[in-house]
Amino acid sequence: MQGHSIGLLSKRTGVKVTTIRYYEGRGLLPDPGRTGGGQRRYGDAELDRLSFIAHARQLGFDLDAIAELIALQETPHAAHGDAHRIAKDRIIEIRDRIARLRRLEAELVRVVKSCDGQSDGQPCRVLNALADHQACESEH
Amino acid sequence: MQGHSIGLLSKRTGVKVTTIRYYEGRGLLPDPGRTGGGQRRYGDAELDRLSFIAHARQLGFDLDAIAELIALQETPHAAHGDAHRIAKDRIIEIRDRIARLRRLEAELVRVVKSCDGQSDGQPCRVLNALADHQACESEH
DNA sequence: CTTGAAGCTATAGTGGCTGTAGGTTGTATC
DNA sequence: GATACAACCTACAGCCACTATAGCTTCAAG
Repeated sequence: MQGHSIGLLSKRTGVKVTTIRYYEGRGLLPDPGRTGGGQRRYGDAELDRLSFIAHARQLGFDLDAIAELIALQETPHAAHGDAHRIAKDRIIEIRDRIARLRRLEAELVRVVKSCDGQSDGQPCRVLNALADHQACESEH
Repeated sequence: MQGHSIGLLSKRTGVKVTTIRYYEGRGLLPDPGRTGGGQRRYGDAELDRLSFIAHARQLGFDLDAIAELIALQETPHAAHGDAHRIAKDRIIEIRDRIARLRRLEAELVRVVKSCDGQSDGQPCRVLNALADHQACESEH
């Protein structure tokens, strides 16, 4: 039978076979056609959509956001504002995460330094520093 | 009966009651004493340990790493190297995450800009850009 | 002694998959 | 046409770190 098997889709997109079936269950991919024996066969449209999903996932969109983006693709009129909002929300989220991670990094570097050069007999200050939030210089 | 109730521990540490019980199930907290009626009663040692766990979680350590750090606290000899390794691993992980997030941010900013100022009649380039990984400037 | 907040256990759900078990189908080769 | 075997199928359990719910019991203050 013509059409791409699920394994071929997987190879083309880098998305695992089980994950493709999971996306179908989540409604991100339509029910594909089946062979007489019940195996899935896909066309190029499904391949494109799966590529879209895979790429959006790599950019960190969650499946709900991706579902929304797909819906926008289906109704191209006036999709600009919504698509931008979703993408901009994601940018804000990413910037937030970066800021928080930077604070954590600074704190941990400080913690590790606090103990460097200590002799083996004493209790480790890394452990003390972790026990004592008061000692932190920035909140996290 | 003397000792702190689970609710008091929760208030002191900011860790939810259900989460405290979950930590107990995971072996991060010992089985506490119980009242005649079966309610948990904690001493100061447990409060300290829970504070340690809470702080380490805020710093992004996973529960396995925390279990390891707790074990190091119990055997203070030669704990330096191990504690430092765990903390340094975490720093590396954080730096990695920051680097990846920065690439994502740059990519998304580019995607959003690619469509700014487009008229409403055309299909949105944000959606196109998401569909087409080839168009990306950095890998992610 | 009554009231009601706080405690208890057990179980299911979250997100985004991954892994397993146990069976069936498609295709290439003989 | 037979056979072998990779690839496919469904259904369900597990991952992490919790969170939520239901339905019950206990503690402590008034």
